[in-house]
Amino acid sequence: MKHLSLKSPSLKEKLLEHSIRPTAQRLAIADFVLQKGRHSTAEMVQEHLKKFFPHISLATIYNTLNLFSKKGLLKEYRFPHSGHVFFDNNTQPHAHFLDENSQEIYDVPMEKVNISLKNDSFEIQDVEVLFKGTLTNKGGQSG
Amino acid sequence: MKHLSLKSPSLKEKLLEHSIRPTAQRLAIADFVLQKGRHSTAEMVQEHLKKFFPHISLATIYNTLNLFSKKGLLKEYRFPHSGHVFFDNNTQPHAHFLDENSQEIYDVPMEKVNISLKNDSFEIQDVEVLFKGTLTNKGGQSG
DNA sequence: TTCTCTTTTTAGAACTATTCTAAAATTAGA
DNA sequence: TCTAATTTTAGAATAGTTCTAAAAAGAGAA
Ligand SMILES: [Mn+2]
Ligand SMILES: [Mn+2]
Ligand SMILES: [Zn+2]
Ligand SMILES: [Zn+2]
Repeated sequence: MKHLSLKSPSLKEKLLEHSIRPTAQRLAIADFVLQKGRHSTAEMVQEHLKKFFPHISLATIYNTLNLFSKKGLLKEYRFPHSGHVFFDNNTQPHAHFLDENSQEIYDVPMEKVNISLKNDSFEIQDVEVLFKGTLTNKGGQSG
Repeated sequence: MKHLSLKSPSLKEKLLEHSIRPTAQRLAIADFVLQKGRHSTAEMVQEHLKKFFPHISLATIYNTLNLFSKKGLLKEYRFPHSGHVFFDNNTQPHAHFLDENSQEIYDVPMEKVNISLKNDSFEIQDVEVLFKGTLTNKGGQSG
């Protein structure tokens, strides 16, 4: 059984693999957005980080989230219920479900979604699918 | 063959049917967003209206677009490529196609889209589908 | 018509989310 | 160490939208 402190080095290595200097701020943001959060906004990052970096600048948070997106560690989404940009650590193609009660976003793997388009005038490169509704009693998240 | 000036009365009647007082500003906005434009932003409305109402307030434009949405004449959308809210005069369920060259939004009727979800934990009330890509040479719009 | 009350419009302030700026701090590495 | 490049920061700036409160317009009663 491996020691838990291995987690931290591997995060640093992940940043280095993507040519991102692993500064203290970036590691703290990465720990949250890549490992804890799934669909994080800058505000959520700031809220979570305030116990570790009470003076971190919002500019740093945005710089870092945008850098991670450019490097392929995150993917940006805008959802219809909020003006915030969401940064998704799932960079694979997948759909989303928005629970209209909690406003929570859940991942829906593409294997569970069947979508096709009868079409002759568009060349499709990407599809974004958002299901909206409510969680049933089971209420599980998948992804 | 009916006289063309019938178009204007019918717009006024449409507003009245939805309990919206047909003021001059609202009629001008309605003429654009309900008849000319398909996916209009406040900015597009302002740009189009400036020859008729060079001093119309942005507050009036937003008030009116939001009122029309509340009354069911328009439906609000946010798309991933822009921070603007788009007001769609097609209030029926349908999908969208975003041309990544022109940033233009096209309607895709649901009859052309086949979508289903293998799922046991969500109760789906609505689905938003956005196809992204480029127009082929034919490049027709449908809706 | 005029009076009165309500609704609508307006200019500009305020607000929210994000980006920019330029100076200070940190870092890498010669 | 020294130096140059990178990163972080606070605060200003920007973009899109909503709010405020006063002026204008409209509807209906008298
Ligand atoms: Mn917020
Ligand atoms: Mn704009
Ligand atoms: Zn996701
Ligand atoms: Zn549409």
